[in-house]
Amino acid sequence: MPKTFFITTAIDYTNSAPHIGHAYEKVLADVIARYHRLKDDNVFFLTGVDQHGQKVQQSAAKTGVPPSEFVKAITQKFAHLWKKLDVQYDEWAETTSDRHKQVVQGILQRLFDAGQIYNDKQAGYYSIRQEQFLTDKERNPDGQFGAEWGQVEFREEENYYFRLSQHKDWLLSYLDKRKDAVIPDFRQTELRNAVEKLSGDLCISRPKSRLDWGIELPFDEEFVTYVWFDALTNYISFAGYDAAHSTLNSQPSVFRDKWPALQIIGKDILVPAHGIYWLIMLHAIGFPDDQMPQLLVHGWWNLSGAKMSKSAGNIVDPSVLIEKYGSEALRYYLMSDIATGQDADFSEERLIERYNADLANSLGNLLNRTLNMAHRYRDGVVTKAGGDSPLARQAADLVREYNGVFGRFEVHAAISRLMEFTTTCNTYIEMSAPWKLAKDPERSDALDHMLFALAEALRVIAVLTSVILPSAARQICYQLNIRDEFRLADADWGGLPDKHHLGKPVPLFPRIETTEL
RNA sequence: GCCAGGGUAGCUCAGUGGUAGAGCAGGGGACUCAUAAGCCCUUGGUCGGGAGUUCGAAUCUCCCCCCUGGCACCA
Repeated sequence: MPKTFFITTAIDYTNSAPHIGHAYEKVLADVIARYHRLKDDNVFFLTGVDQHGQKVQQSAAKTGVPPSEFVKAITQKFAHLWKKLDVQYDEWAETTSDRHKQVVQGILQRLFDAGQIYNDKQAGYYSIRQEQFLTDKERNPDGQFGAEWGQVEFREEENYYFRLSQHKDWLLSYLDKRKDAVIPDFRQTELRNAVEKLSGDLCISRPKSRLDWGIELPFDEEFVTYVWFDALTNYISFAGYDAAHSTLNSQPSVFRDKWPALQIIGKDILVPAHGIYWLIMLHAIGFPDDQMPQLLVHGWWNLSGAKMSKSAGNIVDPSVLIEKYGSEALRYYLMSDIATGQDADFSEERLIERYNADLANSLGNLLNRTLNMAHRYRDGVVTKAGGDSPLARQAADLVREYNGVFGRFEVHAAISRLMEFTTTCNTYIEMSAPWKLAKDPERSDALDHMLFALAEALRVIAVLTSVILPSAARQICYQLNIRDEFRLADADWGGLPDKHHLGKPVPLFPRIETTEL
């Protein structure tokens, strides 16, 4: 049985509504997942939501509903957005589900039995108003805690800790051994530097008196587990991992067939969450080095250079953009205007610019003018004539380069290759001047030859575009009057049958008119 | 303060030793199948600043400035 391509995204926190950064990550994962489906791989794409924790508990309390209801509403917003964006996942992770809870508790119990989790007391300053311990970061320059914290008292609290530092040397050696543990490579350097400075263990619990919206520790009912073992475990709990088996080999085949995963995360949660805590957790529960997940770290969309944040009031709501421009326009912009791993500036004007230039004027118009000419000159029937088309070679190059850049997750580069090919086709039309050929009966073959090649080129474009713009690709197929099932093998030149009858042209990407923004 | 990324044409970016590039925007042209789209040509940059290595530096070295992220310090 062939290995499954397993891809995950970070699970989103159900404390507030999704923004453009959430959408970017999921679309990126979706595009990579679709590329693997195109290659006929088995694909298991896991995404979901993180529903526990203090902020959820607080937000729920503020709106006067139980946490379970509060998260249900926000969860729906996320799920609804993914549907609108055509994000096609295979499994949906919700951390309040029973199967997840079982795995989390099973892992905690095993680590506790193995002495990897221990109980300890810690003392510090505690803000009663904010319900949290304060660190030195919260102090004012004069060393005092500001008035925003209300009454601050010295408190002692018992908690459970995971022996993180015990695995530091292992993590260093793992990172030295595996050069592509993290992509891009400069992120791996960043992680390596951070690990070297690692000291101390990881607090993994909260007493229920402070936080009860979480998963109870199996060995102490006075506590729930805090963040890490809850959220990070989703990557295996929803893939069929069984906590009762301590070695990977004894795991059920549903899990073994999938793992390890390619995990897509934002640069903000590489250090320490995924790069340190998660890798060490996996190591501690018995995952061998060659079964560690690969971390693909993406950058952020900034707004005029500034970080997007709720407090700055500059959140971009993806739902609004979808309503204004459509899902495909947003997908295209998010995939084309940022280099994987880098940051980019988000701009609605730029979205419109790229949509009009690439999709409407270049690709959409190529389809439209090709079909129009085929109907005008040949009643919609394209006929094989003459020898090889110059486009055939170009298309083969395109497919090769497309596969190359996708192997490196450079979706933006794949798009720019596609656009280059589209321009090649448009140039080819200008050079061949079919409107002149049509007036000369002696050059009838030349006209057939080029119309057929253009239709074939569009068929190839549809196949390759399908991972980025699934709906548009289907519409191209519909207009070409061919099957809208996509496989990479179909991107080879020569799939269009002789005497094929093309469908009617309908503008695929109507231009976005920019009277005023 | 430490680590990392970035500072290249109006905008978004590519380019890691050999005469400054792409897309978009701007300007001009020929055409007309097409979503007033497409195609061709073209304006435009002291490559953040300074010093150095070199026959030659956007590219290597050093210093400095600015932006971004992480970590630390600041009690």
